[in-house]
Amino acid sequence: MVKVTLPDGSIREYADGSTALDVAKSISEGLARNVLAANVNGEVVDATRALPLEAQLSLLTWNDAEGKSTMWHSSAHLMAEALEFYYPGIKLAIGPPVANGFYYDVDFMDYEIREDDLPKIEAKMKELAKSKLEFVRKEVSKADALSYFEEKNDPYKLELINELEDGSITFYTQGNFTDLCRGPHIPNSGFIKAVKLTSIAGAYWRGDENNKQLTRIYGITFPKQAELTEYLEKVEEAKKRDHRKLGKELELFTFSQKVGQGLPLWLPKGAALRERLENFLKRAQRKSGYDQVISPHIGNKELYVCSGHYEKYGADSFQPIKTPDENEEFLLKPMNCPHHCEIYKSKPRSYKDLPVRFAEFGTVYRYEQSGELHGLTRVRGFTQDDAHIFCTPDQVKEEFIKVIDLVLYIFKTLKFDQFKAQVSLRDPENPGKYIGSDENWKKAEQAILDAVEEKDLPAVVEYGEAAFYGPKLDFMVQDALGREWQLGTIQVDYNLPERFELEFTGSDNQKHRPVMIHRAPFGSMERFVAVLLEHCAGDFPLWLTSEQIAILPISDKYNSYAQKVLDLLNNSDIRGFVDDRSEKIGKKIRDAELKKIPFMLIVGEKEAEQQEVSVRRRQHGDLGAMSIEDFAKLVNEAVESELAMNV
RNA sequence: GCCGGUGUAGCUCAGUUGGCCAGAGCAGCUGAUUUGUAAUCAGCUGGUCGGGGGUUCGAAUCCCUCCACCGGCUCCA
Repeated sequence: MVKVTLPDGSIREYADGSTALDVAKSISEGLARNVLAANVNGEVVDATRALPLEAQLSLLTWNDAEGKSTMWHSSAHLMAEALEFYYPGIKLAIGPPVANGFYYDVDFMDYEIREDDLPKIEAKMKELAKSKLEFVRKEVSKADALSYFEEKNDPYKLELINELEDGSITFYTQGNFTDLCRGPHIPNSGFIKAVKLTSIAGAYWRGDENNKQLTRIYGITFPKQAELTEYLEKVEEAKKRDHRKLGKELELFTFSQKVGQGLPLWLPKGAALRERLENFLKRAQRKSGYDQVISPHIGNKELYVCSGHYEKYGADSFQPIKTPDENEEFLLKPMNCPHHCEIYKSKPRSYKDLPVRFAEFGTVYRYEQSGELHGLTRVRGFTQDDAHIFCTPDQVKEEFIKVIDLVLYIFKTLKFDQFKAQVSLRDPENPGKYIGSDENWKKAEQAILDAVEEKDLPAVVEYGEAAFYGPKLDFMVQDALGREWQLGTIQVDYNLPERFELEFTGSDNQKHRPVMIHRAPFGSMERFVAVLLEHCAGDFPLWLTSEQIAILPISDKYNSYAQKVLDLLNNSDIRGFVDDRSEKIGKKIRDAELKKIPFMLIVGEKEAEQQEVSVRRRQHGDLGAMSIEDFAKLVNEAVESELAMNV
């Protein structure tokens, strides 16, 4: 008998050889129709596989992430079958599920495939799906596996098989298609009701640009047509939030081919926004004991030779500029830290001075490959909200906590409630590739883990992701299209203090080496503004937005009253403008709404007489008339509560 | 950098068997209108069709090349 424990704790018994599907059927036919895969004793497997004698079982459906990915994995196989139908002889590489669908990397040999070809492949997939092909699992010996793909002459599969252990190799077959695959798969292709192949792109075999470039086809499938429609609508909606589109519409930034690729130009409204963000952070940093410093945009090449950056990145960077007479070489600043190290060295430091915290909105220039540039999120010239903390190894934890507080304050103020933190630690397998003493590493890694725990951050720990010079903590958020971007970062560094021979005098009157912490809560102003723009869909918080109010006179007769209202509100630190065009009020309101201005003040005969304003809140409508003082108070209180430092 | 796609007015886009002066809406300008909570009307300006080269009697349209942008890959101090 097979003893099955279900997620609710109930235990049921079944005949030997029963499958998860049999269990589902015994519960309800409806459930059985929806089971895509099963989690058996912690492992996701085919719902059609015989259960072990003791099974902790949960049935996976479309509502489970593993259910979705199983179906998408099967969809990749289905696509491969459709592709082989149209392009016999193609070589298949890998076809995994991803966050939103699946892809297959294919070597199309001499075939040409274009986006226009995708619909016919979709159609074939739907046709195959309809015939409810079963996905049949088969264990094969390594020799048989090799001979199968030798016959098929597929070098990619052969390479993969060669790396596998004999005895652990499985094939899956559906219809006329057999693939090397660990599985699991859905019971049959009939679950796939809606298919959309979304894009076609190049991808290197095993992600290595020295390897052959394959053709990657991305797709997504759903169990219902309606869900596909909904998904496509969501994608459309996300495109409307794209920061590149909003940035243009709201006149925040632009690019010019003449100025150069990846070099953003901040327009007045964007610059004002950015300045406000900078002041916001500066104010918070002042409270946390940072000192502002300023360093130039170029630095002697020797500075970066000393820091080690030149050796590591010099060849792939903007090349040095030279002085005309002495041929002295200077680099565009790719990092602020070497400069800050020299600032640290400007005078002797005592343990009593530590921690020392130098902050700078430092603009840096890095050569990014042209294909990598992307709106404001990936550029060649950008401004880091950088700071370097020089402290003793014992102070690392406290400093981490303080920086985390700062990051959380920023996230809270700007309503980023969906973020994740990643702790990057040493690769325990390979301790030799890191600089710094083992003792200090242990201390710092523990400090970060403690800080994360203390602050209750949603964090994942990644071993081997640390930089060679120290462990780090990164903050990640997603953009409107689900792409993940790193924002803030906090990194421990043992390397630069060593290279720059930084010192402080301890209480023992001996020289000691400080630890350096790099940190940038926004990451870069460019990327942060981009992600923020998408996050709030252009509806910035009141404190941040460039134009808080639009004063809309009913007719030209009230322009002078409108101007007077603006002057009064300006005196109360409220920003805005008078729309004095001879347009009808409906038009002025529409335009202000489209410009995403939070408050519209309508002024006409009544208001001028009463010395009032009629307030209209964007997307809410008419709030009625109030005195100018009351409105100023309303705005200022709203701003204050948005900025409250109560983390 | 690599693969694929795209490039027509400030913006969004039409213009494909190569053929008269390259079009529309919005924006802008001028004038009329003086307006009460999401588009008042009329007229006008504006483009060497991304740049360069070629094929042709003739190119926005076909070919080559360069550039930029978009989707990925690789990379990211």
